[in-house]
Amino acid sequence: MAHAPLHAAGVATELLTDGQQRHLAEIATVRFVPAHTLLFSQGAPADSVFIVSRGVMKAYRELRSGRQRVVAFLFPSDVLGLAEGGQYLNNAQALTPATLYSIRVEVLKESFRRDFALQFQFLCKITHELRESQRRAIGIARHDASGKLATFIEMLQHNTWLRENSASGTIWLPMSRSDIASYLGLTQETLSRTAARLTRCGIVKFPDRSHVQIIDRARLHTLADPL
Amino acid sequence: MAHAPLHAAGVATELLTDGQQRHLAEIATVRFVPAHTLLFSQGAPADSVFIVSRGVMKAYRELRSGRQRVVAFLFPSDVLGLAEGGQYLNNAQALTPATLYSIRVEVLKESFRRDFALQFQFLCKITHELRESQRRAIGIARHDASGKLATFIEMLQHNTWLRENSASGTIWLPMSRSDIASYLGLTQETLSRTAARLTRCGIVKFPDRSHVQIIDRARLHTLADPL
DNA sequence: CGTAGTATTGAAACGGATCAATATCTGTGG
DNA sequence: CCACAGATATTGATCCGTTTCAATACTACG
Repeated sequence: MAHAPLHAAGVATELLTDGQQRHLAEIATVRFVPAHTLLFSQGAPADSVFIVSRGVMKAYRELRSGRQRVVAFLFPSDVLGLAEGGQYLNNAQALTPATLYSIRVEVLKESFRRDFALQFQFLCKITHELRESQRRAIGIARHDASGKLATFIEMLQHNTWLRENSASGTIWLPMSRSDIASYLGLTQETLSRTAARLTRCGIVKFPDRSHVQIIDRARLHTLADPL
Repeated sequence: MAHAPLHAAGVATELLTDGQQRHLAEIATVRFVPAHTLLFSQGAPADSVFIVSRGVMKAYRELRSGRQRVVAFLFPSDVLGLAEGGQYLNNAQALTPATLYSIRVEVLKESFRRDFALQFQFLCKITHELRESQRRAIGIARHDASGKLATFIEMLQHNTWLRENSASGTIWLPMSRSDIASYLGLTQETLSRTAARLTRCGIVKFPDRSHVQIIDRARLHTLADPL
C-alpha cells in the first residue's frame, strides 16, 4: 500500500493548528496552473495529492466515445488526486488560473504517522466528499432536467467560494455549459433549454454566460428538493 | 467534531495485525439483525459506526414522495453509518440475516489516536468507497438501461461475496428487482424489460429471481463499458 | 475584424415513464 | 402439504421528455 489513494475532499485549513499548517507548507510544493491546463491525466502514475489553494479545477473521465464525464468540481481547500493501483483515475484540469499545494503521498503518510489530528482531518474531509458524491448520485438519478439544474444551482449557492455577491444572489459559474451538462448527465442542448425555461418562469436569471442570479429562491428549492 | 462521520467503506480485516483485530473486537459490540429489519434510520442520532461481518445490507434514502433511492449495497467488511451533524444520512436495512460490529464513534476516534495504522485503514477504505461512488455516478448518468444493468451485473461479478459458483458464473442477487431499479435510477418495469431483453439476446440468464448467470461475458462487457 | 469554439434554437425520433392488468413468488396458517 | 393472501415481478399500450441531428447565433481571442 505504498500509494495512499486520496481524493477530492476539502481540507478545512481553518481547523488545523498553526503548527500543522506550517508543517503542511513545509512538505508541500506550490504549483501554479494556467487556465484550461491539465494538471494530471487518468492512468498517469499517481505520486502526489493536491490541495486547491486558489482557483477552480474540474475532475473528469474520458469515455470510449471520446466524450467526457465531469466527476467533480474542486474549489479552494478541496483535495484532489484520487488514485487506484498507483494511477490517477480522473483527469484534472484548471477552469481558472489555479494555485495548488502538491504533496507526495509517501511524505503525507509519514506526516500522518506523526500527527493523528492531521490524518483525522483528511478522514473527515474524504468522508465529506463521499457524502457529496452520494448526494450527487441521487441528484443525477432524477429524470427531470429542471430538477437536476435546480439542485446544481442550489449546490453552488451553498459554496462559499462562488458567492460573489450574496446580497444580489449572483453566483459565479466558472465552468462551461457543457461541463455542467456533463456533470448532470444531460446534453448541452437539454441544459440550454432547461435554463431558458427556468428563466422564462422567473426562477433564475443569467446576466451573462458565467453568472446566475436566483430570483425565486422558494420555487427553486421546490424544484431541487428530491423527488 | 464530536461525531466522526464515517461510512460505507470496506475494512480489509486481513490487512490488520492480530493486535488490531483483537482491539477492534474489544471496543466493538456484536449485533445480529434479522432480514428485512432496519438497523438505523435517517435523522436518528449517529453515535455508532458499523462493520458488516456477515450478510448483506442496503443503505437507502427516503424521498419526499415516499419513494426510496438505494444509495449503496453493503457486504461483509464494509463500513456503514455515514453521518452529518450527528445524524445518520441514510436508512440501513438488512437484506439477509446479518451480523455487524457496532463501534461508538468516540471510542473509535480514541483508538485512532493510539493506532495510526488503524486510522489509515479506515482512510483507505473510505477512499475506496468514494471511488465506487464516483464510478456509480458515472454509471447512472448513462441514458441506456441495458448499459446500466450490464454495469451492475459486472459490478456484482467482481464482488467476492456474491460469487457462489465462479465456474458456472452464477451470481447471487440478495436484493429485490425494485432495489436494483432504485439503485440504477430506473423503474421496476424498465429493469424487468431490460433483463428480459438481455436474456433474449443470450447475454445472461436468470435461473430464478435471485440469481444471474453470465452467458456471453464479452458482449456484457461491451454493453457495460462506459460510452 | 474574422475565425474557432461555445451556446442557443428547431424539428423529429427514440426510449423510458406511467398507468393498468396479469402472473409469479413467498411465507403463513389451516 | 396444500391453499391462500399479499407482496413482488412481468408484460402491454400509451404518453412525454430527452436525445439526436442540423442549423443558426453568440462570444472571446488572436
